[in-house]
Amino acid sequence: MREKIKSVEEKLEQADQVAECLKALTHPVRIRILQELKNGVKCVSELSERIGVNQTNLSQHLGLLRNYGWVKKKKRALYVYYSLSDEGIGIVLNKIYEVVYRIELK
Amino acid sequence: MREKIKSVEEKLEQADQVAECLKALTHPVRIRILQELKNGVKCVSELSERIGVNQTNLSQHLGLLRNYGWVKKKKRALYVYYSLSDEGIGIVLNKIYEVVYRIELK
DNA sequence: TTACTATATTCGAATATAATAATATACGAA
DNA sequence: TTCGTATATTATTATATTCGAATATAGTAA
Repeated sequence: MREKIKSVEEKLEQADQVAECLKALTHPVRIRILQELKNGVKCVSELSERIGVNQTNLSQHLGLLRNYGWVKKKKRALYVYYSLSDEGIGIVLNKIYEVVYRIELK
Repeated sequence: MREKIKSVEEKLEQADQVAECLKALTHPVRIRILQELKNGVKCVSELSERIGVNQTNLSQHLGLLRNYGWVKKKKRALYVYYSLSDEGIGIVLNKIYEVVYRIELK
């Protein structure tokens, strides 16, 4: 099957979607959230303690990650449990660290 | 060899470095630049035409990518040629697209 | 030297993002 | 019902990012 040939504008538009989605990653707290969730489901208060940020701020970051599709939540009684929305996310994160550390050393 | 156990603060700090570095990716023009460079070295005017942004703006984005270590440049006569600074960048980008498209569909 | 071309830098206005405080909601227990 | 706890939302203010216009620099050619 042949790939559709994209115009300059279409390519930029598509890049915009990717860039938007990546914005979710560019904050230390959100990186930490994903790292923690890589190791399994966690509720908000658990994350708050492990990451060291207050609940209000954490909730905002969680909301953003959810809007962009990186995490999903499940409410059970008083607690809200968050987890990665896709298996592949952990793998991408690892790849990203690998490259980022390498280019930071250069 | 045992990994050093990091404190909450140290983890956040390290996450901050990653987040900073990833900021370079969160702009459609910069995504496009990296896509183009994945296919080989290009000079500024070539990139400008392919991506569809003016020279001033492109130069700014290239400078940012270079500061963060994603690309390197080599001047030859009037032209400045840019290329990816690390082999792994193309691979990470592909992985990122894979996941981003999948989570956008959810 | 002057003229021309390719690229980079600087500055300001517009816009986006972040942190905190205050408030709201949702649920369980009593 | 009321109280207490977990989480979310909103408003405000501070800070960062973006773009384009103007200007600067660096190289080539005449």
